[in-house]
Amino acid sequence: MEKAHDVLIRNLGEHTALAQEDVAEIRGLTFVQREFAPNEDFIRQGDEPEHSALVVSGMIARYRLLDSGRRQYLAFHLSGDLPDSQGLFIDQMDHGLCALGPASVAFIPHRELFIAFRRRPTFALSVWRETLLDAAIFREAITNNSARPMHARMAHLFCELFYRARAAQLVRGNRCRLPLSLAQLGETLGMAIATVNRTLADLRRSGTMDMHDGELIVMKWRELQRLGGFSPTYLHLKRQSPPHA
Amino acid sequence: MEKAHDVLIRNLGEHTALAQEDVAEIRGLTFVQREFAPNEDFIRQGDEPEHSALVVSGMIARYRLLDSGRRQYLAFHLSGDLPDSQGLFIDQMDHGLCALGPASVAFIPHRELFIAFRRRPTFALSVWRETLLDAAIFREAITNNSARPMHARMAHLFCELFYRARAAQLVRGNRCRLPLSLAQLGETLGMAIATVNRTLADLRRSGTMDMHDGELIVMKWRELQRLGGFSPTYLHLKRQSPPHA
DNA sequence: CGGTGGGTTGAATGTATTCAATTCACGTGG
DNA sequence: CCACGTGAATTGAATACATTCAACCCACCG
Repeated sequence: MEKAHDVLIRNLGEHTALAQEDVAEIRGLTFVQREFAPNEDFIRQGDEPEHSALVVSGMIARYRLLDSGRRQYLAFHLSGDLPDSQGLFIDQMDHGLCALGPASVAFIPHRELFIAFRRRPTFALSVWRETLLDAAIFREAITNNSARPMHARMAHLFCELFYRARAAQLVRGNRCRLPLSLAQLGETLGMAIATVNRTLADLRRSGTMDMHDGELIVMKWRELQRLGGFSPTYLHLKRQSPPHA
Repeated sequence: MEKAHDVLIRNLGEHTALAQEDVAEIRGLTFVQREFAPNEDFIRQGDEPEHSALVVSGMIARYRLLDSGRRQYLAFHLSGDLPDSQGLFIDQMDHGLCALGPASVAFIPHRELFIAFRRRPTFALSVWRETLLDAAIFREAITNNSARPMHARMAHLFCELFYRARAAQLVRGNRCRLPLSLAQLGETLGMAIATVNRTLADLRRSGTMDMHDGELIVMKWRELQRLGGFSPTYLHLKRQSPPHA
Protein backbone atom coordinates (compact mmCIF):
# COMPACT_ATOMS: atom_id res chain seq x y z
CA MET A 1 0.00 0.00 0.00
CA GLU A 2 1.26 3.44 -0.93
CA LYS A 3 1.84 6.08 1.64
CA ALA A 4 0.30 9.52 1.59
CA HIS A 5 3.62 11.24 0.96
CA ASP A 6 4.39 9.07 -2.03
CA VAL A 7 1.12 9.65 -3.85
CA LEU A 8 1.39 13.38 -3.24
CA ILE A 9 4.96 13.57 -4.52
CA ARG A 10 4.07 11.49 -7.54
CA ASN A 11 1.06 13.63 -8.37
CA LEU A 12 2.72 17.01 -7.90
CA GLY A 13 5.71 15.72 -9.85
CA GLU A 14 3.35 15.00 -12.72
CA HIS A 15 2.95 18.74 -13.30
CA THR A 16 5.89 20.42 -11.58
CA ALA A 17 9.58 19.72 -11.31
CA LEU A 18 10.02 19.41 -7.55
CA ALA A 19 13.41 20.17 -6.04
CA GLN A 20 14.97 17.72 -3.60
CA GLU A 21 14.23 20.22 -0.86
CA ASP A 22 10.54 20.24 -1.78
CA VAL A 23 10.39 16.47 -1.65
CA ALA A 24 12.10 16.53 1.74
CA GLU A 25 9.65 19.17 2.96
CA ILE A 26 6.72 17.05 1.84
CA ARG A 27 8.14 13.96 3.51
CA GLY A 28 8.22 15.92 6.73
CA LEU A 29 4.50 16.61 6.70
CA THR A 30 2.38 14.78 9.25
CA PHE A 31 -0.56 13.19 7.53
CA VAL A 32 -3.23 11.37 9.45
CA GLN A 33 -4.83 8.71 7.35
CA ARG A 34 -8.41 7.51 7.62
CA GLU A 35 -10.52 4.95 5.80
CA PHE A 36 -13.99 5.74 4.54
CA ALA A 37 -16.92 3.58 3.54
CA PRO A 38 -18.74 4.09 0.24
CA ASN A 39 -20.82 7.26 0.26
CA GLU A 40 -19.43 8.40 3.59
CA ASP A 41 -19.09 12.17 3.88
CA PHE A 42 -15.93 13.64 5.30
CA ILE A 43 -16.36 17.34 4.66
CA ARG A 44 -19.75 18.88 4.67
CA GLN A 45 -21.16 21.94 3.01
CA GLY A 46 -20.98 24.66 5.64
CA ASP A 47 -17.97 23.26 7.49
CA GLU A 48 -15.11 25.57 8.35
CA PRO A 49 -12.14 23.56 7.18
CA GLU A 50 -8.93 23.46 9.18
CA HIS A 51 -7.46 20.44 7.48
CA SER A 52 -6.64 19.61 3.91
CA ALA A 53 -7.41 16.22 2.46
CA LEU A 54 -5.25 14.09 0.17
CA VAL A 55 -6.74 11.12 -1.66
CA VAL A 56 -4.49 8.15 -1.01
CA SER A 57 -6.64 5.52 -2.67
CA GLY A 58 -10.18 5.17 -3.92
CA MET A 59 -12.37 7.81 -5.43
CA ILE A 60 -13.66 11.04 -3.91
CA ALA A 61 -16.49 13.28 -5.06
CA ARG A 62 -17.32 16.90 -4.49
CA TYR A 63 -20.96 17.78 -4.46
CA ARG A 64 -23.28 20.64 -3.86
CA LEU A 65 -26.64 20.39 -2.14
CA LEU A 66 -29.46 22.64 -3.30
CA ASP A 67 -32.34 23.90 -1.22
CA SER A 68 -34.59 21.79 -3.39
CA GLY A 69 -32.78 18.77 -2.02
CA ARG A 70 -31.19 18.03 -5.37
CA ARG A 71 -27.57 16.98 -5.30
CA GLN A 72 -25.10 18.08 -7.96
CA TYR A 73 -21.78 16.32 -8.24
CA LEU A 74 -19.07 18.77 -9.25
CA ALA A 75 -15.90 16.77 -9.68
CA PHE A 76 -14.22 13.48 -8.90
CA HIS A 77 -10.80 12.89 -7.45
CA LEU A 78 -8.33 10.07 -7.69
CA SER A 79 -5.28 8.98 -5.80
CA GLY A 80 -2.83 11.87 -5.40
CA ASP A 81 -5.39 14.64 -5.67
CA LEU A 82 -5.86 17.33 -3.07
CA PRO A 83 -9.61 17.71 -3.30
CA ASP A 84 -9.98 20.50 -0.84
CA SER A 85 -7.01 22.59 -1.61
CA GLN A 86 -9.97 24.57 -2.94
CA GLY A 87 -10.85 25.19 0.69
CA LEU A 88 -7.44 26.48 1.74
CA PHE A 89 -8.47 30.11 1.88
CA ILE A 90 -12.14 29.73 2.36
CA ASP A 91 -14.03 30.51 5.52
CA GLN A 92 -16.90 28.16 4.92
CA MET A 93 -17.14 25.23 2.53
CA ASP A 94 -19.63 25.82 -0.26
CA HIS A 95 -19.65 22.13 -1.15
CA GLY A 96 -19.15 18.76 0.47
CA LEU A 97 -16.79 15.86 -0.11
CA CYS A 98 -17.61 12.18 0.12
CA ALA A 99 -16.07 8.84 -0.72
CA LEU A 100 -17.56 7.04 -3.71
CA GLY A 101 -16.29 3.53 -3.27
CA PRO A 102 -14.21 2.67 -0.21
CA ALA A 103 -11.43 5.22 0.01
CA SER A 104 -8.53 6.18 2.15
CA VAL A 105 -7.80 9.84 2.75
CA ALA A 106 -4.94 11.57 4.53
CA PHE A 107 -5.45 14.82 6.43
CA ILE A 108 -3.07 17.60 7.28
CA PRO A 109 -3.73 20.83 9.18
CA HIS A 110 -3.82 23.99 7.10
CA ARG A 111 -1.44 25.54 9.59
CA GLU A 112 1.24 23.01 8.88
CA LEU A 113 0.77 23.37 5.13
CA PHE A 114 1.17 27.12 5.30
CA ILE A 115 4.40 26.77 7.24
CA ALA A 116 5.70 24.43 4.55
CA PHE A 117 4.58 26.87 1.85
CA ARG A 118 6.57 29.60 3.49
CA ARG A 119 9.68 27.49 3.72
CA ARG A 120 9.42 26.10 0.19
CA PRO A 121 7.66 28.57 -2.13
CA THR A 122 8.01 26.16 -5.05
CA PHE A 123 5.98 23.64 -3.08
CA ALA A 124 3.28 26.28 -2.64
CA LEU A 125 3.35 27.02 -6.35
CA SER A 126 2.97 23.37 -7.20
CA VAL A 127 -0.13 23.10 -5.00
CA TRP A 128 -1.45 26.33 -6.47
CA ARG A 129 -1.00 24.79 -9.89
CA GLU A 130 -3.04 21.79 -8.76
CA THR A 131 -5.89 24.04 -7.77
CA LEU A 132 -5.78 25.68 -11.19
CA LEU A 133 -5.93 22.31 -12.88
CA ASP A 134 -9.00 21.57 -10.80
CA ALA A 135 -10.47 24.81 -12.03
CA ALA A 136 -9.79 23.80 -15.63
CA ILE A 137 -11.76 20.63 -14.99
CA PHE A 138 -14.58 22.71 -13.53
CA ARG A 139 -14.64 24.82 -16.67
CA GLU A 140 -14.85 21.76 -18.82
CA ALA A 141 -17.75 20.51 -16.71
CA ILE A 142 -19.62 23.76 -17.33
CA THR A 143 -19.08 23.30 -21.04
CA ASN A 144 -19.96 19.65 -20.97
CA ASN A 145 -23.21 19.99 -19.06
CA SER A 146 -24.32 23.13 -20.87
CA ALA A 147 -23.24 22.77 -24.47
CA ARG A 148 -23.08 19.11 -25.33
CA PRO A 149 -25.97 16.81 -26.18
CA MET A 150 -26.66 13.95 -23.81
CA HIS A 151 -24.70 11.23 -25.55
CA ALA A 152 -21.62 13.37 -26.00
CA ARG A 153 -21.94 14.59 -22.45
CA MET A 154 -21.80 11.12 -21.01
CA ALA A 155 -19.08 9.96 -23.36
CA HIS A 156 -17.00 12.99 -22.44
CA LEU A 157 -17.25 12.26 -18.75
CA PHE A 158 -16.10 8.69 -19.29
CA CYS A 159 -13.22 9.91 -21.42
CA GLU A 160 -12.05 12.33 -18.79
CA LEU A 161 -12.25 9.84 -15.96
CA PHE A 162 -10.53 7.14 -17.96
CA TYR A 163 -7.80 9.46 -19.12
CA ARG A 164 -7.13 10.73 -15.63
CA ALA A 165 -7.24 7.24 -14.18
CA ARG A 166 -4.61 6.25 -16.68
CA ALA A 167 -2.42 9.21 -15.76
CA ALA A 168 -2.69 8.08 -12.15
CA GLN A 169 -1.79 4.54 -13.23
CA LEU A 170 -5.13 3.16 -12.16
CA VAL A 171 -6.00 1.58 -15.51
CA ARG A 172 -5.30 -2.12 -15.93
CA GLY A 173 -5.82 -3.37 -19.44
CA ASN A 174 -8.76 -1.34 -20.69
CA ARG A 175 -10.60 -0.93 -17.41
CA CYS A 176 -10.57 1.15 -14.26
CA ARG A 177 -12.65 1.46 -11.12
CA LEU A 178 -15.65 3.76 -11.33
CA PRO A 179 -18.00 3.20 -8.41
CA LEU A 180 -20.85 5.39 -9.65
CA SER A 181 -24.52 4.44 -9.66
CA LEU A 182 -26.77 5.56 -12.50
CA ALA A 183 -28.43 7.97 -10.12
CA GLN A 184 -25.06 9.55 -9.31
CA LEU A 185 -24.19 9.71 -12.98
CA GLY A 186 -27.43 11.62 -13.46
CA GLU A 187 -26.60 13.99 -10.64
CA THR A 188 -23.26 14.61 -12.31
CA LEU A 189 -24.44 15.16 -15.84
CA GLY A 190 -27.70 16.89 -15.08
CA MET A 191 -29.98 14.24 -16.51
CA ALA A 192 -32.82 12.18 -15.15
CA ILE A 193 -32.02 8.62 -14.18
CA ALA A 194 -34.11 7.09 -16.96
CA THR A 195 -32.22 9.21 -19.48
CA VAL A 196 -28.94 8.11 -17.98
CA ASN A 197 -29.94 4.54 -18.42
CA ARG A 198 -31.07 4.95 -22.01
CA THR A 199 -28.04 7.01 -22.96
CA LEU A 200 -25.70 4.51 -21.36
CA ALA A 201 -27.48 1.69 -23.15
CA ASP A 202 -26.82 3.48 -26.45
CA LEU A 203 -23.14 3.89 -25.63
CA ARG A 204 -22.89 0.22 -24.75
CA ARG A 205 -24.60 -0.67 -27.99
CA SER A 206 -22.03 1.41 -29.87
CA GLY A 207 -19.43 -1.04 -28.60
CA THR A 208 -17.13 1.73 -27.42
CA MET A 209 -17.41 1.19 -23.69
CA ASP A 210 -19.16 -0.63 -20.91
CA MET A 211 -19.72 -0.01 -17.23
CA HIS A 212 -20.84 -2.45 -14.60
CA ASP A 213 -20.07 -3.51 -11.07
CA GLY A 214 -18.28 -0.26 -10.37
CA GLU A 215 -15.93 -0.64 -13.31
CA LEU A 216 -15.49 1.32 -16.50
CA ILE A 217 -14.29 -0.56 -19.56
CA VAL A 218 -13.22 1.23 -22.71
CA MET A 219 -13.15 -0.94 -25.79
CA LYS A 220 -12.70 1.68 -28.51
CA TRP A 221 -10.94 4.71 -27.10
CA ARG A 222 -10.73 6.73 -30.28
CA GLU A 223 -14.35 6.20 -31.07
CA LEU A 224 -15.46 7.11 -27.53
CA GLN A 225 -13.30 10.20 -27.67
CA ARG A 226 -14.94 11.19 -30.94
CA LEU A 227 -18.42 10.66 -29.52
CA GLY A 228 -17.62 12.87 -26.54
CA GLY A 229 -15.71 15.53 -28.43
CA PHE A 230 -13.00 14.90 -25.86
CA SER A 231 -9.66 16.58 -26.23
CA PRO A 232 -7.40 16.22 -23.20
CA THR A 233 -5.60 19.55 -23.51
CA TYR A 234 -7.62 21.08 -20.67
CA LEU A 235 -6.18 18.51 -18.27
CA HIS A 236 -2.73 19.99 -18.88
CA LEU A 237 -0.93 16.74 -18.23
CA LYS A 238 2.67 16.43 -19.22
CA ARG A 239 2.21 12.98 -20.63
CA GLN A 240 -0.27 13.49 -23.42
CA SER A 241 -0.30 10.07 -25.07
CA PRO A 242 -3.72 8.52 -25.61
CA PRO A 243 -4.74 5.68 -23.28
CA HIS A 244 -4.27 3.13 -26.05
CA ALA A 245 -4.42 3.00 -29.81
CA MET B 1 -10.48 57.27 -14.21
CA GLU B 2 -9.02 54.66 -11.88
CA LYS B 3 -5.59 53.27 -12.39
CA ALA B 4 -4.77 49.60 -12.71
CA HIS B 5 -2.93 49.48 -9.41
CA ASP B 6 -5.82 51.00 -7.53
CA VAL B 7 -8.46 48.57 -8.75
CA LEU B 8 -6.17 45.63 -8.03
CA ILE B 9 -5.39 46.81 -4.53
CA ARG B 10 -9.04 47.47 -3.86
CA ASN B 11 -10.10 44.08 -5.12
CA LEU B 12 -7.43 42.04 -3.35
CA GLY B 13 -8.10 44.02 -0.22
CA GLU B 14 -11.70 42.89 -0.42
CA HIS B 15 -10.63 39.36 0.52
CA THR B 16 -7.19 39.67 2.09
CA ALA B 17 -5.59 42.02 4.55
CA LEU B 18 -2.67 43.38 2.54
CA ALA B 19 0.39 44.61 4.37
CA GLN B 20 1.87 48.01 3.50
CA GLU B 21 4.74 46.17 1.84
CA ASP B 22 2.33 44.26 -0.37
CA VAL B 23 0.65 47.45 -1.45
CA ALA B 24 4.04 48.97 -2.20
CA GLU B 25 5.03 45.90 -4.18
CA ILE B 26 1.84 46.12 -6.23
CA ARG B 27 2.38 49.81 -6.88
CA GLY B 28 5.75 48.91 -8.32
CA LEU B 29 4.29 46.61 -10.97
CA THR B 30 4.42 47.84 -14.56
CA PHE B 31 1.01 47.46 -16.11
CA VAL B 32 0.39 48.25 -19.73
CA GLN B 33 -3.16 49.33 -20.30
CA ARG B 34 -5.17 48.78 -23.46
CA GLU B 35 -8.71 49.58 -24.56
CA PHE B 36 -10.91 47.01 -26.25
CA ALA B 37 -14.01 47.31 -28.36
CA PRO B 38 -17.13 45.27 -27.62
CA ASN B 39 -16.64 41.60 -28.46
CA GLU B 40 -12.96 42.04 -29.16
CA ASP B 41 -10.86 39.03 -28.20
CA PHE B 42 -7.63 39.55 -26.32
CA ILE B 43 -6.62 36.03 -25.39
CA ARG B 44 -7.49 33.16 -27.61
CA GLN B 45 -7.99 29.50 -26.94
CA GLY B 46 -4.67 27.87 -27.79
CA ASP B 47 -2.51 30.88 -26.93
CA GLU B 48 0.51 30.39 -24.73
CA PRO B 49 0.09 33.19 -22.24
CA GLU B 50 3.06 35.21 -21.05
CA HIS B 51 1.07 38.07 -19.61
CA SER B 52 -1.64 38.33 -17.03
CA ALA B 53 -4.64 40.55 -17.52
CA LEU B 54 -6.34 42.81 -14.99
CA VAL B 55 -9.77 44.24 -15.70
CA VAL B 56 -9.60 47.98 -15.09
CA SER B 57 -13.06 48.84 -16.33
CA GLY B 58 -15.81 47.24 -18.34
CA MET B 59 -16.78 43.63 -18.48
CA ILE B 60 -14.75 40.65 -19.63
CA ALA B 61 -15.91 37.16 -20.55
CA ARG B 62 -14.22 33.81 -20.66
CA TYR B 63 -15.49 31.41 -23.23
CA ARG B 64 -14.79 28.03 -24.68
CA LEU B 65 -15.17 27.13 -28.34
CA LEU B 66 -16.31 23.63 -29.25
CA ASP B 67 -15.49 21.73 -32.39
CA SER B 68 -19.16 21.99 -33.28
CA GLY B 69 -18.66 25.74 -33.45
CA ARG B 70 -20.81 26.30 -30.39
CA ARG B 71 -19.55 28.87 -27.94
CA GLN B 72 -19.91 28.42 -24.20
CA TYR B 73 -19.40 31.38 -21.90
CA LEU B 74 -17.77 30.27 -18.68
CA ALA B 75 -17.55 33.32 -16.48
CA PHE B 76 -17.68 37.10 -16.44
CA HIS B 77 -15.26 39.51 -14.87
CA LEU B 78 -15.58 42.98 -13.51
CA SER B 79 -13.23 45.76 -12.59
CA GLY B 80 -10.46 44.51 -10.30
CA ASP B 81 -10.59 40.88 -11.43
CA LEU B 82 -7.59 38.99 -12.73
CA PRO B 83 -9.35 36.89 -15.33
CA ASP B 84 -6.39 34.91 -16.47
CA SER B 85 -4.63 34.28 -13.25
CA GLN B 86 -6.11 30.92 -14.22
CA GLY B 87 -3.49 30.85 -16.95
CA LEU B 88 -0.51 31.55 -14.68
CA PHE B 89 0.79 27.99 -14.71
CA ILE B 90 -0.74 26.77 -17.88
CA ASP B 91 1.13 25.98 -21.05
CA GLN B 92 -1.74 26.56 -23.40
CA MET B 93 -5.00 28.39 -22.83
CA ASP B 94 -8.00 26.11 -22.88
CA HIS B 95 -10.37 29.03 -23.23
CA GLY B 96 -10.45 32.55 -24.62
CA LEU B 97 -11.12 35.99 -23.17
CA CYS B 98 -13.00 38.81 -24.80
CA ALA B 99 -14.46 42.18 -23.91
CA LEU B 100 -18.23 42.36 -23.64
CA GLY B 101 -18.91 46.04 -23.76
CA PRO B 102 -16.02 48.45 -24.24
CA ALA B 103 -13.39 47.56 -21.67
CA SER B 104 -9.98 48.58 -20.55
CA VAL B 105 -7.52 45.91 -19.49
CA ALA B 106 -4.04 46.13 -18.01
CA PHE B 107 -1.36 43.57 -18.78
CA ILE B 108 1.65 42.46 -16.83
CA PRO B 109 4.29 39.85 -17.73
CA HIS B 110 4.10 36.61 -15.79
CA ARG B 111 7.81 36.93 -15.14
CA GLU B 112 7.35 40.16 -13.26
CA LEU B 113 4.45 38.77 -11.25
CA PHE B 114 6.49 35.76 -10.18
CA ILE B 115 9.28 38.00 -8.98
CA ALA B 116 6.79 39.96 -6.91
CA PHE B 117 5.32 36.72 -5.55
CA ARG B 118 8.74 35.65 -4.42
CA ARG B 119 9.40 38.96 -2.68
CA ARG B 120 5.97 39.17 -1.07
CA PRO B 121 4.53 35.72 -0.41
CA THR B 122 1.39 37.26 1.07
CA PHE B 123 0.78 38.97 -2.24
CA ALA B 124 1.06 35.58 -3.95
CA LEU B 125 -1.37 34.10 -1.47
CA SER B 126 -3.87 36.86 -2.11
CA VAL B 127 -3.77 36.19 -5.86
CA TRP B 128 -4.02 32.48 -5.20
CA ARG B 129 -7.10 33.18 -3.18
CA GLU B 130 -8.57 35.12 -6.09
CA THR B 131 -8.12 32.10 -8.32
CA LEU B 132 -9.92 29.93 -5.77
CA LEU B 133 -12.80 32.38 -5.66
CA ASP B 134 -13.00 32.10 -9.42
CA ALA B 135 -13.13 28.36 -9.03
CA ALA B 136 -16.00 28.69 -6.58
CA ILE B 137 -17.88 30.66 -9.20
CA PHE B 138 -17.14 27.93 -11.74
CA ARG B 139 -18.58 25.36 -9.39
CA GLU B 140 -21.71 27.36 -8.96
CA ALA B 141 -22.03 27.62 -12.73
CA ILE B 142 -21.89 23.84 -13.01
CA THR B 143 -24.65 23.60 -10.46
CA ASN B 144 -26.67 26.34 -12.04
CA ASN B 145 -26.59 25.02 -15.57
CA SER B 146 -27.05 21.40 -14.58
CA ALA B 147 -29.43 21.33 -11.66
CA ARG B 148 -31.69 24.35 -11.87
CA PRO B 149 -34.74 24.79 -14.09
CA MET B 150 -34.56 27.49 -16.74
CA HIS B 151 -36.22 30.32 -14.82
CA ALA B 152 -34.13 29.76 -11.72
CA ARG B 153 -31.03 29.42 -13.84
CA MET B 154 -31.46 32.80 -15.41
CA ALA B 155 -32.52 34.49 -12.19
CA HIS B 156 -29.48 33.05 -10.46
CA LEU B 157 -27.12 34.44 -13.06
CA PHE B 158 -28.62 37.90 -12.70
CA CYS B 159 -28.35 37.67 -8.94
CA GLU B 160 -24.71 36.74 -9.09
CA LEU B 161 -23.79 39.45 -11.53
CA PHE B 162 -25.73 42.08 -9.65
CA TYR B 163 -24.29 41.04 -6.33
CA ARG B 164 -20.75 41.10 -7.63
CA ALA B 165 -21.28 44.38 -9.42
CA ARG B 166 -22.42 45.82 -6.15
CA ALA B 167 -19.35 44.52 -4.33
CA ALA B 168 -17.25 46.22 -7.00
CA GLN B 169 -19.27 49.40 -6.50
CA LEU B 170 -20.64 49.33 -10.00
CA VAL B 171 -24.31 49.49 -8.99
CA ARG B 172 -26.00 52.86 -9.10
CA GLY B 173 -29.46 52.86 -7.65
CA ASN B 174 -30.84 49.50 -8.65
CA ARG B 175 -29.02 49.10 -11.91
CA CYS B 176 -25.67 48.07 -13.33
CA ARG B 177 -24.12 47.62 -16.75
CA LEU B 178 -24.63 44.22 -18.36
CA PRO B 179 -23.74 44.33 -22.05
CA LEU B 180 -25.01 40.85 -22.94
CA SER B 181 -27.16 40.00 -25.93
CA LEU B 182 -29.85 37.35 -25.66
CA ALA B 183 -27.72 35.06 -27.78
CA GLN B 184 -24.82 35.45 -25.36
CA LEU B 185 -27.13 34.83 -22.44
CA GLY B 186 -28.12 31.61 -24.14
CA GLU B 187 -24.51 30.61 -24.67
CA THR B 188 -23.94 31.23 -20.98
CA LEU B 189 -26.91 29.35 -19.60
CA GLY B 190 -27.06 26.58 -22.14
CA MET B 191 -30.42 27.49 -23.61
CA ALA B 192 -31.66 28.28 -27.08
CA ILE B 193 -32.19 31.93 -27.89
CA ALA B 194 -35.95 31.62 -28.15
CA THR B 195 -36.03 30.05 -24.70
CA VAL B 196 -33.86 32.85 -23.38
CA ASN B 197 -36.30 35.36 -24.70
CA ARG B 198 -39.37 33.64 -23.28
CA THR B 199 -37.72 33.03 -19.92
CA LEU B 200 -36.56 36.61 -19.71
CA ALA B 201 -40.03 37.79 -20.65
CA ASP B 202 -41.42 35.78 -17.72
CA LEU B 203 -38.89 37.30 -15.33
CA ARG B 204 -39.79 40.77 -16.55
CA ARG B 205 -43.44 39.98 -16.10
CA SER B 206 -42.73 38.94 -12.51
CA GLY B 207 -41.66 42.52 -11.87
CA THR B 208 -38.45 41.48 -10.19
CA MET B 209 -36.00 42.68 -12.81
CA ASP B 210 -35.53 44.11 -16.24
CA MET B 211 -32.72 44.20 -18.74
CA HIS B 212 -32.35 46.41 -21.76
CA ASP B 213 -29.79 48.54 -23.56
CA GLY B 214 -26.96 46.69 -21.87
CA GLU B 215 -28.27 47.40 -18.39
CA LEU B 216 -29.58 45.14 -15.67
CA ILE B 217 -32.21 46.57 -13.34
CA VAL B 218 -33.29 44.79 -10.19
CA MET B 219 -36.59 45.95 -8.79
CA LYS B 220 -37.24 43.25 -6.19
CA TRP B 221 -33.98 41.80 -5.00
CA ARG B 222 -35.37 39.41 -2.43
CA GLU B 223 -37.89 38.03 -4.83
CA LEU B 224 -35.32 37.58 -7.59
CA GLN B 225 -33.01 35.89 -5.14
CA ARG B 226 -35.79 33.50 -4.18
CA LEU B 227 -36.57 32.72 -7.80
CA GLY B 228 -32.93 31.88 -8.47
CA GLY B 229 -32.26 30.04 -5.25
CA PHE B 230 -29.35 32.44 -4.89
CA SER B 231 -27.30 32.42 -1.74
CA PRO B 232 -24.11 34.48 -1.94
CA THR B 233 -21.98 32.36 0.38
CA TYR B 234 -20.07 30.80 -2.51
CA LEU B 235 -18.75 34.24 -3.47
CA HIS B 236 -16.95 34.40 -0.13
CA LEU B 237 -17.08 38.15 0.07
CA LYS B 238 -16.30 39.81 3.34
CA ARG B 239 -19.16 42.22 3.03
CA GLN B 240 -22.20 39.98 2.97
CA SER B 241 -25.03 42.49 3.11
CA PRO B 242 -27.75 42.14 0.48
CA PRO B 243 -27.77 44.70 -2.36
CA HIS B 244 -30.80 46.43 -0.89
CA ALA B 245 -33.76 45.58 1.25
C1' DC C 1 -33.72 53.29 -49.01
C1' DG C 2 -32.23 48.81 -48.32
C1' DG C 3 -29.43 45.99 -45.31
C1' DT C 4 -28.14 44.18 -40.87
C1' DG C 5 -28.33 42.67 -36.12
C1' DG C 6 -31.09 42.35 -32.25
C1' DG C 7 -35.22 41.12 -30.31
C1' DT C 8 -40.00 38.88 -30.39
C1' DT C 9 -43.50 35.49 -31.33
C1' DG C 10 -46.23 31.28 -33.01
C1' DA C 11 -46.48 26.61 -34.51
C1' DA C 12 -44.45 22.23 -35.19
C1' DT C 13 -41.15 19.20 -33.72
C1' DG C 14 -38.18 16.50 -31.00
C1' DT C 15 -36.45 14.99 -26.87
C1' DA C 16 -35.90 14.52 -21.92
C1' DT C 17 -38.74 13.88 -17.90
C1' DT C 18 -42.02 11.76 -15.06
C1' DC C 19 -44.45 7.92 -13.46
C1' DA C 20 -45.31 3.27 -12.98
C1' DA C 21 -44.17 -1.33 -13.30
C1' DT C 22 -40.72 -5.12 -13.53
C1' DT C 23 -36.54 -7.55 -12.77
C1' DC C 24 -32.58 -8.84 -10.34
C1' DA C 25 -29.14 -9.38 -6.63
C1' DC C 26 -28.57 -9.33 -2.04
C1' DG C 27 -29.20 -9.64 2.86
C1' DT C 28 -32.27 -10.45 6.89
C1' DG C 29 -35.20 -12.87 9.74
C1' DG C 30 -38.76 -16.29 10.32
C1' DC D 1 -34.52 -22.87 3.44
C1' DC D 2 -37.70 -19.75 2.02
C1' DA D 3 -40.22 -15.31 2.37
C1' DC D 4 -39.59 -10.74 2.37
C1' DG D 5 -37.70 -6.10 1.86
C1' DT D 6 -34.40 -3.14 -0.13
C1' DG D 7 -31.72 -0.75 -3.64
C1' DA D 8 -30.31 -0.50 -8.22
C1' DA D 9 -31.14 -1.11 -13.10
C1' DT D 10 -34.39 -1.40 -16.84
C1' DT D 11 -38.33 -0.39 -19.81
C1' DG D 12 -42.81 1.54 -21.76
C1' DA D 13 -46.19 5.10 -22.09
C1' DA D 14 -47.77 9.65 -21.23
C1' DT D 15 -46.41 14.13 -20.46
C1' DA D 16 -44.02 18.35 -20.35
C1' DC D 17 -40.85 21.23 -22.11
C1' DA D 18 -37.11 23.27 -24.77
C1' DT D 19 -35.73 23.56 -29.54
C1' DT D 20 -36.13 24.56 -34.24
C1' DC D 21 -37.83 27.13 -37.94
C1' DA D 22 -40.02 30.84 -39.85
C1' DA D 23 -41.80 35.18 -39.92
C1' DC D 24 -41.88 39.80 -38.37
C1' DC D 25 -40.60 44.15 -36.07
C1' DC D 26 -37.52 47.70 -34.93
C1' DA D 27 -33.52 50.72 -34.60
C1' DC D 28 -29.53 51.89 -36.64
C1' DC D 29 -26.31 52.89 -40.43
C1' DG D 30 -24.29 53.22 -44.81
